[in-house]
Amino acid sequence: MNRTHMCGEVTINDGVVTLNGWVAKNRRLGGLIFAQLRDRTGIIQLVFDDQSDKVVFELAETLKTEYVIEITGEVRERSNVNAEIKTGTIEVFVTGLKILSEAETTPFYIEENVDTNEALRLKYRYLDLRRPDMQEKIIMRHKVAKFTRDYFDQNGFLEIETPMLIKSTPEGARDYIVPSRVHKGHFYALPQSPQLYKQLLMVSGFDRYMQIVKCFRDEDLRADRQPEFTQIDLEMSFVDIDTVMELNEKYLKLLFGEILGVEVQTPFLRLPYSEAMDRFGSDKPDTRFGMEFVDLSDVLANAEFKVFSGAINAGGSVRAIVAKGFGSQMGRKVLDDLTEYVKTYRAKGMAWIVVEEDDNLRSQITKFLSEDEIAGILAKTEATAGDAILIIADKNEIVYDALGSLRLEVAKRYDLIDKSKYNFLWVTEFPLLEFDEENERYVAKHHPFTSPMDEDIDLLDSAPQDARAKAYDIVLNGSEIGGGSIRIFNSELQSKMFEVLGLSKEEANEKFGFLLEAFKYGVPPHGGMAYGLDRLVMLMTNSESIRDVIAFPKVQTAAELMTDAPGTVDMKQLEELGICVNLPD
RNA sequence: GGUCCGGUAGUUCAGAUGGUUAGAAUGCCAGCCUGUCACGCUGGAGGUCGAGGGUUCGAGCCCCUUCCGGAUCGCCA
Repeated sequence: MNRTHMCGEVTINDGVVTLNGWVAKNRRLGGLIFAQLRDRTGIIQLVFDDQSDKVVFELAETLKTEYVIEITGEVRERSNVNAEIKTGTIEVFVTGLKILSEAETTPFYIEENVDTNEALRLKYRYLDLRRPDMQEKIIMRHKVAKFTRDYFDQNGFLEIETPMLIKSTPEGARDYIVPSRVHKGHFYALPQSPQLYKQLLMVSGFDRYMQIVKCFRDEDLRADRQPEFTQIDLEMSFVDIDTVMELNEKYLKLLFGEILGVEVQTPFLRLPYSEAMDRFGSDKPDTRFGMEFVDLSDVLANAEFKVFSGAINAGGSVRAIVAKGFGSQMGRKVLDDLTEYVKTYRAKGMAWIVVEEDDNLRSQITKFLSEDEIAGILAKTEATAGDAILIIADKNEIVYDALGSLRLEVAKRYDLIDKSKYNFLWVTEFPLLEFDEENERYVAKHHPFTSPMDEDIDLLDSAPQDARAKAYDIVLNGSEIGGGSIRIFNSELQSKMFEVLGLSKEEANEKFGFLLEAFKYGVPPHGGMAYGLDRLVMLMTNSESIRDVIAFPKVQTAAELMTDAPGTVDMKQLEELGICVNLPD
């Protein structure tokens, strides 16, 4: 017999059906057995009755959970409905049973939302993936990928594969490197992104490219970061920023509508980088709640209190957020905790002023401030009875980082985030360059092929740090889900960019000669972007960890617990590669 | 590289101040049970307390080392 239906799709009108699946439950009531059969579409109840067929019943008595079976039987109405499952109004009265595979007791329950130690889940990932909630996530990931391919196909994009074994270009993240057997002592790198290849595809005239592609970065992992991850990679010719944004806004609107049934409003807010930093201290602000920054620098520039005036005079600032109405909940313990919290972001401390219900001020710093300064702070922050003002003074970079993180922490503690919201926004006008203190040179904030804004090109000579880029990130609920830029398509400007980055002509040629060469033969203006597919699906499935939307993820040490990768290799393999391993003690 | 949290039956956890034979729930095994659906009832088995060392009359608990997992800072063009 061949399977006629999937378990979750059987209906009362189906008559006699043949099903395959895993035994999820087996309840014996004397001469009657109720079992549940599970496949990826759902669960259906099976009934075995010893009055009906003794042979089938005796075989059913031997069933244990996770046995793989085939059954044939008649669908019928149930006398008692189970509202928990979608086939809860029907059951299959089994007349034929075949045990296809037995199963030992599993190391953990194959059930939804089981709170099992993650290391164990990952060791037996194939069982973890048998759980319905994990299957739902993996299935949604498939739907997102399918929708994405269809959408971009319909908009004239071609999916083109780019190589996995490429030349290492040690800009940005650390490369995974792969030794070459044929060229001993030479190495490929796994791509951090197909950046240069997709630009070259534009030179070739493919016009619109997309690829759902694995990328690799040998950096430390996080809850939302894996060393091996998947990008939705896009590139388009003859476009400006607006075209890229509009096409992607439409994509996200349709995607979220189709997959989640969420109505997304377009166009999205466009927030220049400088404004994002000024208001939220972040280039990926979560706008589902307020608590925006208040700059107190002009009020406190001349304060006797050196912590404030010192920071301001050194070119930094004093900024605050106001926890509206939470003053009474912020006792010394909470404030000390929050102070410890901001210290992890290199802030030296946190000042606070709580406006009590009777308008008295509770604070560790007001005694160092003049009445005018205190009045100024209250006026600027618009704090009233019951509010708490939290203040950080430091270099701007640290103020943004610490206060921005504090804003999120306070929102989390007091549950200020509306989880039903999907706030998309673009962050635009990123700085083109960042100064790398360690190597005392400018590095590209995005990558070295990002075009400066037209009006800022002259700044490359006079004030490179002020030049803004035609770069943009797409942010959802405080997470960066993608980013991109309009690229440089003029080899003179590209050479200029390399120069600013401190790359000599020779170095530039050695590393990117093929690109500069290609640009000599007719290059269209082009730009694009890339989404982190894993992170996107993580947000769409409400997952706490990126590992939950990757079938076989790696743990914090970049190991894979099921196969125990990475492992050692034979001496013979190393010899063939001309590699000698020198382990540290 | 740093900081913090965790590791006790198959699983999820409890185990104040160090003190007899380390418990619970669930799962598992056996028996009973004809409308269960977290089925129920009776009985049973199940432990290198992550590992190694130390302190102590005595360590799951204290100390040191180490392994594993997680969160996070740095890092992630």
